[in-house]
Amino acid sequence: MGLNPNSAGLSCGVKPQAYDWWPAEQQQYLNPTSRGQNNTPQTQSTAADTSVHPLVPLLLYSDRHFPSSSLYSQPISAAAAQQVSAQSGQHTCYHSNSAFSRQPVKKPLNAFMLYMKEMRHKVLQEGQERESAAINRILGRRWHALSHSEQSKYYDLAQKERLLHMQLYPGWSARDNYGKRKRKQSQQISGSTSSWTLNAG
DNA sequence: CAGCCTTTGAAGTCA
DNA sequence: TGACTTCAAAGGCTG
Repeated sequence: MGLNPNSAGLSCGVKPQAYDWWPAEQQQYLNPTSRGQNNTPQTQSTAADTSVHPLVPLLLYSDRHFPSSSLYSQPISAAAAQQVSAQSGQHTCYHSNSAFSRQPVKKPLNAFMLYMKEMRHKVLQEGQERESAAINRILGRRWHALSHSEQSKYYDLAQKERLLHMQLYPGWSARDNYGKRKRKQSQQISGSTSSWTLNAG
């Protein structure tokens, strides 16, 4: 499945024709098996086309694209993804989910965020740290220790994330959420001494 | 219970 | 255009 238009994840309200706008050079990102390192154009579908990139479930079942309470946000394994695929017809995607549509659209995750999301539980299992701040420090060091090829997996996935986000939320801009936190802060201290208040734009 | 901490990367803002 | 700022995730901790 992956980002194949016929896959379970994007078949949810997204027609295959919707990918026609995608630039030819970006089409590779629709195919989980042909990543950035491989510049060989795939003009014919192969058996490998149907394989699942191990990281794709992180993207497709992100709780930013589907409600946190939704089945779509739960599975992280390819096996679970297949289970969702089988049941996808019974679930409405975010387009028709009025409850979810009221939730603010968040920024797509960057490569490091995707890496953290995948590796956090491993650090937790190791029992070194429990606090997120400490775990993030560890993952930051591990991120730098990764090889370029390892990191490229996450950069590629992050690009898919951005492309999918663009299609799911056309016209959305990070500007929509920009400064919200600081504005909320400044609202709480409005009228009081705010010389330290950061300019939110 | 809202916000901080802590990381990297993407994207927004401003001079 | 470069420098700076904010937000994305996560969850224990703090005031």
